[in-house]
Amino acid sequence: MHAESLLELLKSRFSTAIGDILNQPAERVDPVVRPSAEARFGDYQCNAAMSLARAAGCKPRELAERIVAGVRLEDVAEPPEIAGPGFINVRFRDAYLAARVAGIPAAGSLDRLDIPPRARPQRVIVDYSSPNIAKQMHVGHIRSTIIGDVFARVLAFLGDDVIRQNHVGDWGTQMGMVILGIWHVFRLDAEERVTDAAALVRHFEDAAAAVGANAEPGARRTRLAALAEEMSQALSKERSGRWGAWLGEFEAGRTRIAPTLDVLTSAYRFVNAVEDAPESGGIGVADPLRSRPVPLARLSNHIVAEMLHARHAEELHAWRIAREVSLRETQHMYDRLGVLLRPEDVCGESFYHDRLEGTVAELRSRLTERDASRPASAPYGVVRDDQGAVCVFLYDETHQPLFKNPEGEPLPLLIRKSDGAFLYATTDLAAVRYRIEELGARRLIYVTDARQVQHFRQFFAAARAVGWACHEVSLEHVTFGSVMGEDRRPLKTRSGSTIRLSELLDEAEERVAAVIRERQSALEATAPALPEEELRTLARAIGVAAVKYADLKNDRNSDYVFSWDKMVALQGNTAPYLLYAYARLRSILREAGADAEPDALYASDATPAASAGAAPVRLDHSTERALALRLLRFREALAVVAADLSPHVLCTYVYDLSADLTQFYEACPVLKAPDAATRRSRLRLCDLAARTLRLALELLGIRAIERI
RNA sequence: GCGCCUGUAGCUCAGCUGGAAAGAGCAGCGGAUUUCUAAUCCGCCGGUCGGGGGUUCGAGUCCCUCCAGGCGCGCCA
Repeated sequence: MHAESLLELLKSRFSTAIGDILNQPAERVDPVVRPSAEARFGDYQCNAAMSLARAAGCKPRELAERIVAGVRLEDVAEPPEIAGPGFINVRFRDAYLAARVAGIPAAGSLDRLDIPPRARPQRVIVDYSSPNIAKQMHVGHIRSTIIGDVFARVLAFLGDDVIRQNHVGDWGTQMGMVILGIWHVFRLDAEERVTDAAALVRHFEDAAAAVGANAEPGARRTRLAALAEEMSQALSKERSGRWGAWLGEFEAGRTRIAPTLDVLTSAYRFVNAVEDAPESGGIGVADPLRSRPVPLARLSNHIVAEMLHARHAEELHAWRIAREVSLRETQHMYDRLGVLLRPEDVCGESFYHDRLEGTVAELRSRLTERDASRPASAPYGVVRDDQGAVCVFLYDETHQPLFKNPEGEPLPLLIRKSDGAFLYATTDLAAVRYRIEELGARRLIYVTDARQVQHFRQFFAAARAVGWACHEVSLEHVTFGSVMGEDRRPLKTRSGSTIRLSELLDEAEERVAAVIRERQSALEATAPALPEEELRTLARAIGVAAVKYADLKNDRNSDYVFSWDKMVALQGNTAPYLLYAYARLRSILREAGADAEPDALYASDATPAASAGAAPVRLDHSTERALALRLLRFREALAVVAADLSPHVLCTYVYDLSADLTQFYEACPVLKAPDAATRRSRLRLCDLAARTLRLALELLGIRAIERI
């Protein structure tokens, strides 16, 4: 039997009392119960008297007195005190807090800490991470991945039916470039027998430089013309079915050539450089399917078009290879980061490809001018063709455009380009429909950076206008700020390129290892040296935790300054400090041996001593009481995170809990407690604190460490 | 030009949706201590909450306005 949270309990008691006074049903009263700002104002305060005094027709202080007279709290709290203009301060009775803490059962196979699941669970989509898979994951992907994972964990813990969706960019122009890149990889393997991944990367870097902006124009033109000739020949072979054979060989040689994402990325960059070269528009590539040559600058677009129309299986086959290689590497990164995302959560752009045509048709038939001529009671949309593109224009109830361009004209949401291609708005609309109608989602959470806010507002409005998202469906765009370097510019390497996620984690581990070594040498006299192997393991775990925690601890909307020194620091609100607090608890519980086994610790409730009045938990010292109160308030933090989607609230909670713990240790010896009952009580507090800390960290996606 | 985000102690940030005398950490200064893991605890120093106006019994929080920084604004995602 789960008891209601302390906050819920007070809210309900005060609502009843105030409802009686105002002659209103209790459900309609906001009792304005808050945790007290300071300890001298009790544990919680009810601030309703001030705001309701006018309605009650009396002075705030007088209303406060009537509330205090009417509220029933004798069973849980000391008599409430009225202070200032009409604050009602409530302090729980120590015995009540002790009983509540003692009421939390031993950990089951699924440790819920007696926190009840939601009364009304929802099917929730969390759309997060969603990288473009043609490229290595870099720092730009880290926030969505880490923040979104917390939502998936917290909402699932609270009982929601969470469906993770990794909406990867696995379709479109960038994949055309990768396909061309694969073609080059293959060509080098087949014709020049370059099979070493590092050599391939070097080759593509050199080749990209040869056609880059710094190359001599004459040489560049010669080089590009030669490339166009090679590709013309290749396409002619491909169209006669020979490329398929090459791809077969390529696949067979994959273990030999190891087409890592590195290789694909460098090949992609090479293709990009070719298409961007100033001369590429004027140099053509012959494709037997076309009467006229395809400009080199548009070759990947052409390839994508072939892929889209599935006229040739080769492009699709190359696409599959590129996708598979990319996704495998992406999964490695998720595993290393310790996020929940799995291959089965991938549902990317390509998934929606054959729904796009229908999506546009449906929007066109349902958002017609006819609706625009009617009096509107809600925002609505109209699909119109404009400059050859299919556009959704969105208006509010008063027929004013919801979005405007810099010229002040209505800004449409484009769902089909003038060349017939679809856009990401089309995919997003197809996805929102799929998620609501086929996956049955009632809450859709999108975790992306704040720059996309207008796009989300537009396509949310379109989804509402067309009726795919009714008012019972919640569409939430969860934004976050940028990661800044210490120079206040977006985080980059010293040379100005983006930082790969793998490099970031490598460095985090290095920094943590250095901090541990330093600590070791400072303690050399007292602590045995840590074997190198263990140090690496420890550094790996703490390094990832440090990066994730640093990302989560700030309000997600503000840009945050990335600081190695701060995130790996042993003091302050950092992952190392929290992991240490947990390890220290585990150390005490280990020392206690059998006494701290769940059987012994929790069975004591049923012993004759317990029934004779020796309560299993006693809160004699103020730090014990503060710790107990903190433990009982874990649910409040979780509720805020679930409602506001703000992970930093949970971070603040674990930090406060850790701080309570150190103060508790300072004042209250556990193993050397003055008597057996106190020792057992304190061990129980330690066990509950360890379980709370472990669970809270887990919900933040951070694995606790048993010893440091 | 319009829209969104941000502005709180020297630095990095909280501030639970309008409540009491604005809080942490770091840095600085001073103390504690033969440690159940000192990766500790206690104290001190430090604030015109970007400026101004308004609403309110009450504003860091809501409204208006100005200032500073960041981002976005039609066929990229």
